[in-house]
Amino acid sequence: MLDIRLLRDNPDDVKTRLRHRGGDSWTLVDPVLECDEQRRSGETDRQRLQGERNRLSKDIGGLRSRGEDSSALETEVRGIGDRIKEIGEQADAADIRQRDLLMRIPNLPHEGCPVGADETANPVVRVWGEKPVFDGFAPQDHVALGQSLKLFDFEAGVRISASGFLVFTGAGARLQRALIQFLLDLHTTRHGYREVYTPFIVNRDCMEGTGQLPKFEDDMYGLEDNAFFLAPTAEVPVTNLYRDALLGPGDFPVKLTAYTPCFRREAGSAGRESRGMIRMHQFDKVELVNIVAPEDSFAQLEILTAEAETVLQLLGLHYRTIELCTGDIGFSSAKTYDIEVWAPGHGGYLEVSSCSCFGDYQARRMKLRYKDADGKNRFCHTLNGSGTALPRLYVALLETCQQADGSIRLPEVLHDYLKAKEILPDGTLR
RNA sequence: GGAGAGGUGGCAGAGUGGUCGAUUGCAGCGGUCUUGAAAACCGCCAGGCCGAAAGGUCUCGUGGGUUCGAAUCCCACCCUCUCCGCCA
Repeated sequence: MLDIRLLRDNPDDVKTRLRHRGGDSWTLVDPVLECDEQRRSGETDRQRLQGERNRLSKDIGGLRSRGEDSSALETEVRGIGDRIKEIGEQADAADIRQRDLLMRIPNLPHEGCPVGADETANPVVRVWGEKPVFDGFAPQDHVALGQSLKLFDFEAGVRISASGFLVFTGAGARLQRALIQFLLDLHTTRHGYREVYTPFIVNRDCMEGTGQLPKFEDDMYGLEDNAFFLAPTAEVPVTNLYRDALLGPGDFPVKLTAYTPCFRREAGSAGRESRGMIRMHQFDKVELVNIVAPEDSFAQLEILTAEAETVLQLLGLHYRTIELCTGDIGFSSAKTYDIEVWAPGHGGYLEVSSCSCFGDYQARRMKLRYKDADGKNRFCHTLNGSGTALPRLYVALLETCQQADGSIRLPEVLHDYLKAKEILPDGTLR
């Protein structure tokens, strides 16, 4: 949520920056300011009347204690009470409408964010490694590899659930588990994260706090008449651990990591890059969440991104890091880097991590504050990044590590986790 | 699911219709003392909104209600704890 004072003081600047995102969110600025105007004038009137009522009520108390008649005053105060109610209802209605509109306005892109209309304008900021060369054979894609090695089963996923769900089997399931373990170990032991394990079902307050609601309700799996939702990302439960919190300056940086499944309807994604496990309704992810002081947040984004990149480096997977332009950045984000891993069989880069700094946008929505050195309460800044998403990491790993005979030579960092160095052509581990 | 108890400031914990936005303790901040620290003592210390400020106003789990006036009384809901039931 944006600071209403920002809109009051620089409405044109806010509109310009919202326009850079594309869409029509900038058209909400004027209606918000209208509500703000109504709210404040109603509030002023209400407060004046409340003051009057408070004074007269005290007088009544005085009269009564002296045994004098107070009925005339009581009638007057009753009338004031009625007007307070009437004016108050109008002010409250404006307040609710203002908040509702404000919750639908996305964050302002950071000043340094490249201006552009869509993903074609995203600059590449880093490239690590090179596309692997396959000697004497054409690399298979993960669907073919998974089938021949019996690592996962899409039809079983459909039978149990529906399209968009899959079952990992045998060595495939063990590889999945090994990757999760590897990722959590990396972030906890090497990057200083505290691991948390959260519920996968979250309430509306959480979804509003991190910015999935009210705008993206159709993309979420709702339960109990949409009072609860399956978490679309660990960002929601993990960041909301600190909803309504008041931190001290010594609490920073808060660094949390969590493994969770993620549930997304992917409404409107039909036909988009979705072969195999590239876009699922349920997928696993290890998430990184940071809570920091405002002055540190954008520097922290660089660190967070580097931590996510470490995953791919240790696995020996070629990737590139891009910065999202204003037209491609997420709703709550001020600045985002995407990490895209190379998938040789697929023949393209796949987004495995999105690392974002939200400024105080989420903190304001969820009342996440800290007491600064002067004892003043200020909103924290929040960040998160995938560290990383599992399915596409899995795809890139299989496709990069495949051998001419159809086996998979596992990266060294996984050997201990799997008690094996390769997946043989028959799907067994050795 | 049933019965009971309870939800008050960063934390703990008073307060049952009228200077209570709230006693007190701890933590925190400032100061005295000290070479320094500790201890002791003194002072400050909830948040939101309106306002240039002075100040005003709202908030005691949430939402309604009663009343001239509600942290305090009534109703509903949410949550926590204890006991019972059920259960991985």
